[in-house]
Amino acid sequence: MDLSAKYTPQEFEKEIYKEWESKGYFHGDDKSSKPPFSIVLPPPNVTGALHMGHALVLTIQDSIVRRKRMQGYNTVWFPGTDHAGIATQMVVERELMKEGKSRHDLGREKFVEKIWEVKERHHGIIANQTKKMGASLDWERERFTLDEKFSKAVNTVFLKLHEKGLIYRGERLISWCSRCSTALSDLEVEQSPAKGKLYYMKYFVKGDPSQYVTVATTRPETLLGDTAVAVNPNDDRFKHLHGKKVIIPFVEREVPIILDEYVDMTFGTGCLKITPAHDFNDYEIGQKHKLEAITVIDKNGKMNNNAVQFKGLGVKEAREKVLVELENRNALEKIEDYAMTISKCSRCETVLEPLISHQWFIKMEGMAKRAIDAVKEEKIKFYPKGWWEETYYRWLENIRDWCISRQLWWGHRIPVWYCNDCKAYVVSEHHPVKPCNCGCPDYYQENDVLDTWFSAALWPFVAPGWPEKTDALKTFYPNSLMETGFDIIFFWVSRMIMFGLEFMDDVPFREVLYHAMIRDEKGQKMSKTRGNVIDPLLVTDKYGVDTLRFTLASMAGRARDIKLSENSIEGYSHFMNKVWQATKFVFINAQGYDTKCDIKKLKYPLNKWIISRLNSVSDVVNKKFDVYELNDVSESLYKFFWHEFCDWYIEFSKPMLADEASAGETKYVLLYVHREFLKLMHPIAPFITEKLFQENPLKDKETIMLDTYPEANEKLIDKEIENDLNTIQELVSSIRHIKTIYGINAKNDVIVVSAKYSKLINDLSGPLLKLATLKSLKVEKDTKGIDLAGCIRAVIPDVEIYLPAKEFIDFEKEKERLKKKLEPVAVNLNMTSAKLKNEGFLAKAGPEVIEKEKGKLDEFTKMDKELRDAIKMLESCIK
RNA sequence: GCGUCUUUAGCUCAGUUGGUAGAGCACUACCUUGACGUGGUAGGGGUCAGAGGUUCGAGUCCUCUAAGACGCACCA
Repeated sequence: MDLSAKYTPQEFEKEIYKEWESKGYFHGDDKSSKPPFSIVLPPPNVTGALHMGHALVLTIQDSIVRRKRMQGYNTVWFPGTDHAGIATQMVVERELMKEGKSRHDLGREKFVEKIWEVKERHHGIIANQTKKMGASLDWERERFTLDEKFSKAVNTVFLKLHEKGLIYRGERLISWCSRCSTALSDLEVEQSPAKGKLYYMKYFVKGDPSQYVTVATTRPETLLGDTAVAVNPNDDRFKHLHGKKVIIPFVEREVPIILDEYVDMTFGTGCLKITPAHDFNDYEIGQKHKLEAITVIDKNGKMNNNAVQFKGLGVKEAREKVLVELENRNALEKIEDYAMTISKCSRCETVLEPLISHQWFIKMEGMAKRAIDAVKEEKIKFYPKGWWEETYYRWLENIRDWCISRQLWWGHRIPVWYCNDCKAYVVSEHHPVKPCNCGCPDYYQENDVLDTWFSAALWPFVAPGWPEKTDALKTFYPNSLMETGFDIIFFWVSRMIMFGLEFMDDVPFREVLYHAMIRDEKGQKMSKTRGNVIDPLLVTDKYGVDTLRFTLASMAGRARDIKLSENSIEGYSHFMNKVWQATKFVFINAQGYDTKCDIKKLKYPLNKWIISRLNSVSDVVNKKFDVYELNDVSESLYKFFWHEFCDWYIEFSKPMLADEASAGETKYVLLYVHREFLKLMHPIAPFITEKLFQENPLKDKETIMLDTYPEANEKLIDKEIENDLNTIQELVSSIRHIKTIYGINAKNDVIVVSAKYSKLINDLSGPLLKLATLKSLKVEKDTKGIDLAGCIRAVIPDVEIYLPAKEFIDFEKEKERLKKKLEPVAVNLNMTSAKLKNEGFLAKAGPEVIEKEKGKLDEFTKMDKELRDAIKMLESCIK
């Protein structure tokens, strides 16, 4: 045995992981007959560094995976990284920008090459950080979304969806980020409140310059693209204008006044300018009324040819110029402040511009319906129970077609080829061999790449090998569990479900577990700009990986947020140290343990008690693990180890170790409980448990991670002895309490009166003397022969306690103390007896409840009487 | 605007099918106890956001109000 004085995790964590990995403990078997357990790691972005969110994911998933492995499942945890289209491209573009270059200076090929370099560089970092956290991932199966096989799968999916008619190319109004110069899906758009202005502009009626309509807009520059003015058909104010036309200034275009009930008569002026090319609602109205869509803003956010004299200006400058010109023409009525929301790119926060462009879409309705049914039919269960289902249904029920094309260079290039001549397209993985129908043999590939989430949605079946029919796929699909943040329920979870059902004809996973978001101690999102980031690597260097894991597990409750502070982490490091210190005690004292000891045939009640508690705790831990409530798992482990094993059992064991008769059995039990506890805690704190397990003479496997996870043995749970020991603990606490109040530090005498517990108390007199720091402990059947007036008293259920203390008893003080003790007892007594006299209660409460109340009544009555007697006696002494 | 959630000790949070409240941290007092001061022992601290209702009985179920968080939609 060679354990350092303190818990020093830095000394052994790295080595232990190396050992596990080199021995292949993380590897699952494709053809095992054991029940499978599989899960994919939500792939981190290749360029990302490990943050607390990752640490939480790794902790939760590794804990679940390790327990399953110990339970004998054929376990695989699939690792991988995601190419993360926009995010990664942005990182590299920023690097280039420092050199004053853009991606266009390099050209597509060179640029993509450069990203690969960056990817290789970062990949090692994130993989090492993941290993540092102890994650028992099956590294042999690691994948990257852009690797060859994955790309093959992506193309296959695209081809199949196209064959089924679910993929189409269309010219639509989409959200465009001019910074990233790409289209975005609805999900990548973030709304944020902004202060804007509402401009009231006059459009003059054609043929009658004395008449005009006033339209209100937040974006005057778009008037250049107006192709109608709409009013509500029921609006009397404008009835005289029905069928007339108005003239758009500058472009001098005549546009009709159209009627549409969409227009809110009560808002603004009741007149709505329609710009189909630059507003989603206007686009729809335009479609309905077959209006022309005139684009006036280009992909760089500049005014285009259709913007006459404003051509080439940025949107902002154009707006100012337009306003000046309007004023000159007396066409600007007024300007008001206005609170509005604007759409921003979720990646770079650039204000988005709705633009009409050619994009690729997937029809979602059919797939969404299947995805809804799968959850409704409980083919997938969501944890924790609650509001996730509703959110999921709502989104899928209102789903829109998914824009999957991105005008980026980093990603899966869409497997579509256009004829050089006639521009007809062919869907094909490689350059088509057959010439086009027009006779031209030459094609060029689509420039656009696919949305990152398109490939991400394939993880559950591509990770085990699809589209090949591998053994792994057979064994590990559907995955057992998907564990992820609720923020990507739409981006990822629902899409995996839709694609899984579409391509595997089965759900991708049986269960979904959502975890919370990590925030700082004030509840704010951690971000570099706020400077409130707690770096998991610094934390683990300082406190150890197990400490961080245990902290995160304790906080992984049902709440949506986890407020993390270094303070709380430090608290849990004390627990790890406690485990370390207690282990030292066990090992130092366990020399010469009884090697033939049988846990089922123990002699000593205290040993039976701790074994019973161990099994009770195993039961709770397993039940909580089954429903993924890791906070309860870690809380149970913490309480058991510290406040039962250390505070009571180890203290009890000291006199038992000193007694030759009980020493052998006690030493064995110490080692046994220690070993079983380590196994129970191993999934959450893998390193410290392995380190200490290796030193335990009772270790029965070469590694704790392949030992069996403890299950509760009902036969070893003894509720009676657990209750008895509760009383013993109360007895000790009561004596200590009195001694504290009276400042009695020395050993003293105590007499207890108890019919029920006299034998047990006699049996345990050794440990009791030690724990309560007593000189002697007498057990009597009644109070005859006790000088009651000279004693300080305490009462607990079924036990009366007397401390002879004639020389320093303070009757006044003692009376006050007992009165204070009496208060809650009397309140409880009144309440319970009132309850039991209440006819309504007797008639309607269940029989067990009534029995329980009767038991309480007895207990409170006795205690009440004892205390009142004692007080009376003190009063007589005072006189 | 629609929907979901939260509100319990100074702080962070538990509280199972309704039986008048728990933990950790923090706080106070005492303890150099041969595993551990990253410790031990004993304490103090809550009209469970507010109002009303159902019930014999409500932190727990229902309604409303207030504050906060999130999602969706609208935004001329």
